Amino acid sequence: MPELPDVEIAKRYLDELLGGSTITRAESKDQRVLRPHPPSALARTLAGRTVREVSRRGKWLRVVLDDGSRIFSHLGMTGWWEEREVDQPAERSERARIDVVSPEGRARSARYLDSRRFGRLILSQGDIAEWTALGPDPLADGIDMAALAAAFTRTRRAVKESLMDQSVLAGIGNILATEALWHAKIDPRSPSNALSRSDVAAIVRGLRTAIRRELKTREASEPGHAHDIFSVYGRAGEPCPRDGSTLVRVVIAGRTTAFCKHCQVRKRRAKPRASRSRAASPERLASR
DNA sequence: CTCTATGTTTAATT
DNA sequence: GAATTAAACATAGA
Repeated sequence: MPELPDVEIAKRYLDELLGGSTITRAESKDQRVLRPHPPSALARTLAGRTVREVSRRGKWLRVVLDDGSRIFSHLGMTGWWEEREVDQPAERSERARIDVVSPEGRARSARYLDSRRFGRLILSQGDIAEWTALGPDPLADGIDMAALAAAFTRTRRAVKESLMDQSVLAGIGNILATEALWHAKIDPRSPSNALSRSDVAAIVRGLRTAIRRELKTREASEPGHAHDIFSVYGRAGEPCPRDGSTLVRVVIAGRTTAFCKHCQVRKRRAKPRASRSRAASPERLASR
């Protein structure tokens, strides 16, 4: 269930569950989720440590321990953390568990569930490259319009692809990018470097709207069990909620995208020069 | 059986 | 080299 709002909910949930407590037991039998570490590394490094802080950047979760070491958790496509009774046996999708005891003596058990195992857990003494390379987080850092516009200027790839680039903005996935561009009334295939300042402003507003909306639906339900109502994501073939014309489906950067050809305008680069023709031509790469 | 899926990385192709 | 595409990963559900 992973995109920024989901991971934010997971962060709050994990913080409430683990924050300030001491790890009494940790284990995993899964070779894949803990790569590159052997499953035994979990128990070896975590037992006895106290959880100092749980934080999030983009789609990554970070649990900082009292000795400064960290557990990084990426939920992949189907990952989730959920509390279980300490004595409850592992279910089919459980890939790891971390048991703790609070300062008041309350014992609890956090289970990492992930049927597809695209998610991963990484143990490290310090921050890892996957974390430090992330761009600004829309919730924690806000969205810097000038910086976003500058990032768009540097590439002609589709604007939707730029939005999903975790080094441009951390936490935007296929759902948020699709929804935000619909709010902004911009065709997701538009070249990034064709967008004007006001287009970027519209996208920033669209992102805020989409993030806020998804966060709200999640806050109103049990962690990990929200029922989303999207405007256009997954709705190709259905009518556009804004103008009723049929939403179409295209693939951008390998990801399914739904949008309205009628109200989402395709931006184009300004025409190089007037007609003329023949010779000329090899450039238009003026932008470097 | 077929197709699709909220993510990321890596190989292949243009 | 840069940019674009496809495949791979593993599993569940329609």
